[in-house]
Amino acid sequence: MLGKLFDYAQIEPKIIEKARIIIAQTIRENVTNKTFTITLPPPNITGSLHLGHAFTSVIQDILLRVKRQHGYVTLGQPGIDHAGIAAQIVVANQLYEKGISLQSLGREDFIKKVWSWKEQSGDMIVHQLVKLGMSIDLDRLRFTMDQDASKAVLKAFTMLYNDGLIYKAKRIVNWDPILKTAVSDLEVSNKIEPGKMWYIRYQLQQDEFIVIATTRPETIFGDQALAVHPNDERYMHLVDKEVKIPLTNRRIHIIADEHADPQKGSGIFKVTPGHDFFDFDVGKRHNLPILSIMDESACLNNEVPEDFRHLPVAAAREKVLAALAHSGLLEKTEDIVHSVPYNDRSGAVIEPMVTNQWFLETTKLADAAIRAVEDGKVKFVPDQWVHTYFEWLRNIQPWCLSRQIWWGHQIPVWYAPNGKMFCALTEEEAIQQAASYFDVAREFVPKLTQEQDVLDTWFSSALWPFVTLGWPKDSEDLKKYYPTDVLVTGFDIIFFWVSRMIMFSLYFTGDVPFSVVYINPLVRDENGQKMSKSKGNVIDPLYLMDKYGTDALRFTLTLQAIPGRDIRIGESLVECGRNFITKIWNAAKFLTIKECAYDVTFSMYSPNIVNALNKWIIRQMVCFKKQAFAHLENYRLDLFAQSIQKFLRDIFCDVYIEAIKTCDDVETKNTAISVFAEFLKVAHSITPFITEYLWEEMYSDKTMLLVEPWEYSGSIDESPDLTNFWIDVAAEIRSLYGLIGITQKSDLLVIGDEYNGFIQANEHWIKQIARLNSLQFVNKFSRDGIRFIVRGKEFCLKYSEKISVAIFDKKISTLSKDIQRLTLKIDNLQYKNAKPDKWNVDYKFREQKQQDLAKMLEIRGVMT
RNA sequence: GGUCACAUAGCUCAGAGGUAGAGCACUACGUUGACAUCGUAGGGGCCACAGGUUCGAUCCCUGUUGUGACCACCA
Repeated sequence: MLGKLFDYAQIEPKIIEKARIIIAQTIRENVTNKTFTITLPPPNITGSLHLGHAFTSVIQDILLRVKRQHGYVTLGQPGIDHAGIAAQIVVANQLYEKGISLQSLGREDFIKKVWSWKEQSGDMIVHQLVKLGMSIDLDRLRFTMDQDASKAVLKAFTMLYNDGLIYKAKRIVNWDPILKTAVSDLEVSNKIEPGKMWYIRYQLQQDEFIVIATTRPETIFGDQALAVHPNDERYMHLVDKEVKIPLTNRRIHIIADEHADPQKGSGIFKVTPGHDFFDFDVGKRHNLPILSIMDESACLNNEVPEDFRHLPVAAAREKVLAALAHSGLLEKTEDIVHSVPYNDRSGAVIEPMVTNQWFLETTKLADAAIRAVEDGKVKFVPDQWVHTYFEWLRNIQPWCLSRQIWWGHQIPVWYAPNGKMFCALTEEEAIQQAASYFDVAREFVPKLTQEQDVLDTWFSSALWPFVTLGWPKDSEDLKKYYPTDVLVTGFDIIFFWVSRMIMFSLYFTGDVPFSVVYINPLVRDENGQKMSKSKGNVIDPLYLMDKYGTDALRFTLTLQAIPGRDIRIGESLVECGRNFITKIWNAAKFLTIKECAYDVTFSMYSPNIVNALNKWIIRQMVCFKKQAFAHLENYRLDLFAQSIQKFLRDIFCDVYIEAIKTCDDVETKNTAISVFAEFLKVAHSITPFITEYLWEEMYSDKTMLLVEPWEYSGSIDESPDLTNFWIDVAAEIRSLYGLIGITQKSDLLVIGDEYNGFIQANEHWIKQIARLNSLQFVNKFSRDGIRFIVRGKEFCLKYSEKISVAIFDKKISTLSKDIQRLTLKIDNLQYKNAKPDKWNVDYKFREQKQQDLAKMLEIRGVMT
């Protein structure tokens, strides 16, 4: 006997335990060669999972479960990410709160701290994944810095290096002065802020000045030229002349460069190659020296006049402006709105700085990645995202791989004292290389020092789909599961991750990493705000699971998996999901109360089913399964969930259960419980706990839904039948009850026809859903009662009181409108010629409506 | 500046070249052999605007307006 409500808190852990072994088995045992693989995006070890993670996870789990149910060897490859900078910040902040500085701790001890944090955060993440009902084998959990992954990363680096795609260069990069590391373009986000444009006078001759507009007056000390457009007639005479940099005695030349835009500012710009990306390029074109005027914390260095040394950018700016104003060199100040580059993770304002960094040459890799998608080897769902993907890859820049932090994969390059670099998998290998390079015995090789920089965390992520399967070894897993099938992720990491995985997979394995990229929508809060800790609108999935049950959360999320749009999730939505879980529970309770016992020998597809209602629900069920499967194939998980909800509520509960309350025959009981079994199989992938529990309670404690297939590939007879007709008649009767306000059961009068037999055989359930006392055959309706029409057939409800004509007026007016609309279509000759089939349907439809209308008018006439 | 979305019921959003849909909210009724975490019935829409294609457009195309996201630029 089932309790009042589904006790998820009690049952979920039991189901998890029961499923664990089977899940692992379906992966480990070679039952079939059909495989389905998803590499789960490894969450960062920066804390616990948020609702967005839960959302992605659930979508993946549904795809996995459905495939597993249908006999695939199903691998959801779990992992967690060391999250380079992000994790370093988290742990550094923890230490800072305890009053410990990184410097005092030292690199080695700091890394130990991060490892112990990794254990803590990793455990939390794993716990959450388990609680979410992820059908994955956690024994396969990988970490981007575990031994094998680390080896693979080094291998990948050396391969790219030996191929000449990785190089070290002094370039201008985005520098984070708080973390004191380079970051990639992608990690910089621009914020629109109010700011100022200052117009500064550069002295040309005694009384002649050139006015330059800038938002960065403190960088004038790094200026190496002023530039005008070569065709700008106003300034052609200035080219090659010299000006003096304000506040200094340094003189720079005026050059001509295409980059100058005569429309902008004064048409002349200052060239500061050390502190501006464009100026860096201009400087290169004109062989200008690069002058760095800042240190790694973005304080001015000894290259600037003494008064301004060691000041951070903001303070330096104030002081420079004051000095300029004082010497009359500040022409004017304008308020403007401009964008300022920030690093979201540290909150630092990014400084373009020239530093020594490792770069990956990406052009060729990108070309291959573009082609793979163009050729359809990788599909995006929804496919609009290919634009985003192409756009980025077609304008790709070299990837700055190096980070000046401690936590991460240390770059496998060793330096000899003379600066010669040896890229190798191990130090020993580097020494060997050095020995042969210097042509000395191993013991005479000068001391080598390893590169201190670590790799961008996305470097290891980009290798993830094949590293988790054993690469660089030619492993069995790689043969079996690679390329993987689907990647599920958010659009925000198409650049960071998706495109780089495709580039690296093509380079290292010669194949695409996956064939489908399912881009799931971004989860926002109820008001459409992005969830963030600072806004305080983050919903913890654990909280929701504890309060409403995991199935409720899973169902709610799936229902929202609408492609191509952000979704809003609030607690009230989860409440609705929970209500649906309760609905499943109550339907099951009804069947057990009715003592429907599962009979494995009963076949729903047997021609021996006699009861029309049973035939009807079986047909509905088959239809539902077909539809559900089609939605899955189109990656429309929202519609998949919707079809599950609709079938159970609108068809199984509202019609079938209501109708069979008066039927106690064996066939009906068998049908009811068998149809419900099919429902549970379909619903299982979204709501694994309640379905698995009900399966165990009502059907079998030996088998699990986890591996019960349900796809129906036979054909269905969709022709309308009398069951449907009578369900509609019942609905019409209920509607009349509602409109008139009848609360008692009444009697229905029917004029006998060739279908009397059907009515007699099905009277019990018709009476039930139409809330009738009796069904009586008559030859003619009397003047009393409520007469009504359903699809041409007239009925009469016994009713002695007078009813309002308004009820009929409304029906008459909608009928008339329908007829009008249909007539317009039918009279259209081109329509008749173009679509004769449809035209015929419309014609018959109108005929029906016209008959209904005529009868309705007649009834209305009788009534008044 | 470029790219991609989006504009449908009070709200959040589905939808298909030919009957406008759901959930929530709202109104009325209701403990009929599961279910008040419920049921039954009901009200509510020039499907942003303007053109075009079509026999027919809310749906396809173009433009306009508005909203959002991303990329780039920012002397």
